[in-house]
Amino acid sequence: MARQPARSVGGRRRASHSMESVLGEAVALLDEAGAPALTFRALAQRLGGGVASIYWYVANKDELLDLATDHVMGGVLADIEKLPPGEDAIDDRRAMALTLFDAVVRRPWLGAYFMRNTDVQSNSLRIYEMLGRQTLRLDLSARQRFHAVSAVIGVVVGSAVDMGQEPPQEILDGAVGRDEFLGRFAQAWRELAPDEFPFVHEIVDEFDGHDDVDQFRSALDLTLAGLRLQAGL
Amino acid sequence: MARQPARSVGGRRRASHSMESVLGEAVALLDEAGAPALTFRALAQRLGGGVASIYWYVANKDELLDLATDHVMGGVLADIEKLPPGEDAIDDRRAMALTLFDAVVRRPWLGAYFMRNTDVQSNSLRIYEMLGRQTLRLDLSARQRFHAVSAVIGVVVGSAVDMGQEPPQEILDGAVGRDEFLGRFAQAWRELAPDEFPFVHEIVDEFDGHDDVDQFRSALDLTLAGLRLQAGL
DNA sequence: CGGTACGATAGAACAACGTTCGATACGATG
DNA sequence: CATCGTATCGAACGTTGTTCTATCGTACCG
Repeated sequence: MARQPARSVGGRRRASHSMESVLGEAVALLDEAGAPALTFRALAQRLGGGVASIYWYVANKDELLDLATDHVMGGVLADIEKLPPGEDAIDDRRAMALTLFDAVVRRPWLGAYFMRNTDVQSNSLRIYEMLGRQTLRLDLSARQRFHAVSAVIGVVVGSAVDMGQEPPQEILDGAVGRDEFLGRFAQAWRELAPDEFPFVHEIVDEFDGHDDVDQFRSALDLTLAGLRLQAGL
Repeated sequence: MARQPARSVGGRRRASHSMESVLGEAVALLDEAGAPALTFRALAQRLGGGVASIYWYVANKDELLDLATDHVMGGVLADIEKLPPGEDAIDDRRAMALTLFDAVVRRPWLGAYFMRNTDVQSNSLRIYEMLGRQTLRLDLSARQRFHAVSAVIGVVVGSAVDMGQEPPQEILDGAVGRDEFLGRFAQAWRELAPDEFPFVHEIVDEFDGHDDVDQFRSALDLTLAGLRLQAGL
């Protein structure tokens, strides 16, 4: 696997890829300009080859996305495994979830594809296992354990999807910063009728300029507090 | 608005639409065959008109999705407003979230578009307001209130996305039931090495044939239990 | 050494999609 | 009756995922 034949010297070069390079360039494209930037033609150009060649490595675009996702999840899994085990199972889960979320925040496109197909995404399944293994240290039923992990994944994915939606593109160009983008929304909210939207007015200042990681950590801690209660700790 | 001009009798009929009918047929298309089934051409055919006519009502496909989402969210909002107010603010939030989730489970495509653009999705904003208003009855800081609502929305969206991913299509055709689909995954999990995946083996029986709503309710209750703790109840 | 099988690459074509353009019909207004 | 804004539509454009078919290069085998 991953054999690298010598390129022919004369005439038109024939590109020679490898699973590693295909996935690597795919991830690079996704990182640089988001999901819509990953097209077979753009990817082929980066690889210096033809469009159809990519189909030798992946069956279709869905599989490409799944494999690219799993590719970066390999790194995340390594980070999670590096985490020092502590005394408290729930604190360990918290650290894992934060590591996972950190990766998703850095790569907003991950949110949509993560955990979609554990058949192909074997690293995602391993992360699922790592998250769940901590619950074995708690006094819970199997069903409660199952739900506990689903809940944490739900919080990660939910927050990620909420935050990962592309600002119409202007923020990616750098033409307008994230703060300004948030401020615009906040301003629109401030102009709503106060008697019709008392809650929106209550929290608009918190929304304006808020930190995504703070928001996620709060949601996660609520879930973990509930779990701690359930485990009788 | 929504004027209905008479159709010409002779020659080729000219279709006459309305915002209501466009959104209605769009939702019907989404319900029947999922997000990929909603194309401008399919929609035009259902409306008995031309493709370009739709662009008189919506600027582009994103706006069509947003408006279609908000269209059904109108119904959800009505359901939520019909909910009888109880004594406990958190119980009321729970009922609202369940109503919301119920709608998303019935329409899996909702998960991906819900709450994407509160500019266009005014009903979604109103649901956000309704969910948040309950927190005003609790002893919390503005930031805590903000995070409390984000957390609940995160749980809803996270669970919805997790459950909303299309089974390769065979389940939509009805060729293979949901139980069998789950069972296939469960079987693959059972064949994993038990020492490498102890947690997966622990919960595979729970996963097999599990109920989505149960799973969501558990996640929601964990979050709400945490919130109750935070509010000092 | 020549032939053959197979791993790997690639150009061209296809169907489907979102979107735009220009023309055209229709009712109301003057 | 002319005019204007509303509403409609067929045809075309560019881009996308995907398939077809032909080819190259290397390893193997008689």
